[in-house]
Amino acid sequence: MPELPEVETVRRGLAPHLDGARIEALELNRADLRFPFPPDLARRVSGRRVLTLGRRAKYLLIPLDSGETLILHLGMSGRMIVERGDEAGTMADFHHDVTRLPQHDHVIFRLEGGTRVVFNDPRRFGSLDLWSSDRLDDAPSLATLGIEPLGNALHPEALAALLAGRRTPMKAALLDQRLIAGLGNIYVCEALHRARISPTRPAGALKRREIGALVVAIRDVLAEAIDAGGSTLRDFRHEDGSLGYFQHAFRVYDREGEPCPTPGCRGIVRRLVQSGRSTFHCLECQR
DNA sequence: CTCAGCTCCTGCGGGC
DNA sequence: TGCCCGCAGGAGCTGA
Repeated sequence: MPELPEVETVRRGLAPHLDGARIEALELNRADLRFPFPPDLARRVSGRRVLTLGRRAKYLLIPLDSGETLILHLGMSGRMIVERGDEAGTMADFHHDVTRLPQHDHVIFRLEGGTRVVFNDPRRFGSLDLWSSDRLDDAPSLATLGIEPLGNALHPEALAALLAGRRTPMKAALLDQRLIAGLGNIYVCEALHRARISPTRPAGALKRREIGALVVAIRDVLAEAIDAGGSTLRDFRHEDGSLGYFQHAFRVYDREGEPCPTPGCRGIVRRLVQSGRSTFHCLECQR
């Protein structure tokens, strides 16, 4: 479920609680999520202190003072919930979070001071791995990732090289984490709409100026989503201590049948299925 | 190498 | 109201 902006929002929300904190115990309520947990995971994490939270694409990175880093993926339905203990040792109120079922609390970080950070994931498409911090790029989940869409690595020349010669539709190319790492179904739809590029266009057929527009669109849509996430984060923390999703004004995603929001465009947002997944786009202004 | 299709799992909303 | 079906924001694997 979460794409790069949501993971970044989770990172920012967790950092005040986890940066520098000592993990008294890592509690595992099962032996696996999408993959088996690494050997002796609880023992290798318990008692360690967290350095500074990081992120790579859709992965949350939790470096420890042991020289190893936790690599956490939220999958489709994963969430991180902060439960702060008060002076009396009770948990913070989180009953507003009606859909959270305790049987999906798979991993619990028990921190010094009584705070608990809970990794809840109903569909269990998430993952948790532990890898040597100085060889993090070799971790199986990170080794094949492409460039970060925020920052300097994404520029028109780089994207042109990635797309050159590919006949796959643009929708699939942007979803491919080996090219650009961090986009998911929503932001691919949104970025292509902003850049006015059809999701069915063969990737290698894009013109230079279209690639330039796409770079801008990707950066803008991700940055705006992160900003929106940051603004809702404060509410989340004060309300119920949970972190995770936020409302974002999508222009085309899940808006089938609505008027195209592009200024001056008379089109209607359409839905099509590409490699089994919904694409939302406008036939009029996306070419 | 590239690419399409299948698969893991649970929850929820729409339609009847 | 209740039941069934389809669909969901990810991504690794298989096989052509």
